Amino acid sequence: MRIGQLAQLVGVETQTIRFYEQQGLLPPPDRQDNGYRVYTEKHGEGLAFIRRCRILGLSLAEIHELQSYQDDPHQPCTAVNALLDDHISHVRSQITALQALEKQLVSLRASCNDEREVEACGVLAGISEGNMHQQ
Amino acid sequence: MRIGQLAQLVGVETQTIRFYEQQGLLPPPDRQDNGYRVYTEKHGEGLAFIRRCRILGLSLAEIHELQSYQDDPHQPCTAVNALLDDHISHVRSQITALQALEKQLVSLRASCNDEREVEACGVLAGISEGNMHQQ
DNA sequence: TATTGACCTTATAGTAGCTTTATAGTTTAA
DNA sequence: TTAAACTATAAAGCTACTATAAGGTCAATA
Repeated sequence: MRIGQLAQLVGVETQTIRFYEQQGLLPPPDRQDNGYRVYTEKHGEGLAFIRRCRILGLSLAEIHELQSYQDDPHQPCTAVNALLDDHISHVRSQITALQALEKQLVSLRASCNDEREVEACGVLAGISEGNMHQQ
Repeated sequence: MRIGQLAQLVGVETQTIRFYEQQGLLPPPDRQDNGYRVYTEKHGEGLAFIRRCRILGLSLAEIHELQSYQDDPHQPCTAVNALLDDHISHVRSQITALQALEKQLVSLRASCNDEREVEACGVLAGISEGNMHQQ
């Protein structure tokens, strides 16, 4: 299987696959005589794992960490769970921050209708005067 | 006022001020004979505006756009409000996505306790098997 | 006077996670 | 045979800074 087929199979760009290889997330595959990369099913699974982690918002460093656990399957999985717990609390604090931000933006938006000149725009005035009740 | 004083006044790093100048967000200030930048109160206001926009999550490009409206104060402020509306809906969709993600992560986490080996870890198995009910 | 320290200058690189571009060699179908 | 589609590498671009390097300026101190 060549890189384009693998890319299509998993739904990523070929460059992304090379990028993961370069970052040490995918093992370097064998090469044909012409230098083309040849992938096995294992690579497909590895790549799919990476993509699912990315969809879950894990960083490449965190994925790397998970892979190192996979390479040593007889240790307790406490660390895996801890990584996920950390990530969950990270996501939660992002949500909280964004909700506070949304409130701020909505109240700023409420300070203007569309029927003014820029000079008198409530939104611009609000930002300029710093009427920004912090979180 | 020199760059260090301005930086302290507004609460940013000196490099950030030079960066904004380079990006065209702050007008280039006059220079002393020795080449040091000299800032006025106007610059302080401009920088504070930028920072407040950043705190609201606006991109430098969006800030640039707002500045162009400020430079032409007699047009209607519809575009300003539209920019903010776009930003609000962007923030909202981020929140929605993160909430869906949180759900997914929590259910994944629930599939394992800490008392297993990595080999049997429910979290890793969940990711590997792709039991990821998409949004 | 010499030097120390705090400040300023520019230019360059690093961060995350790719994407884009440039340049070039290879394979395959018409 | 020639063009399309694929592959390769290397390097730059994206965002919004932050950090580092190497050096010039200035005031106070020993």
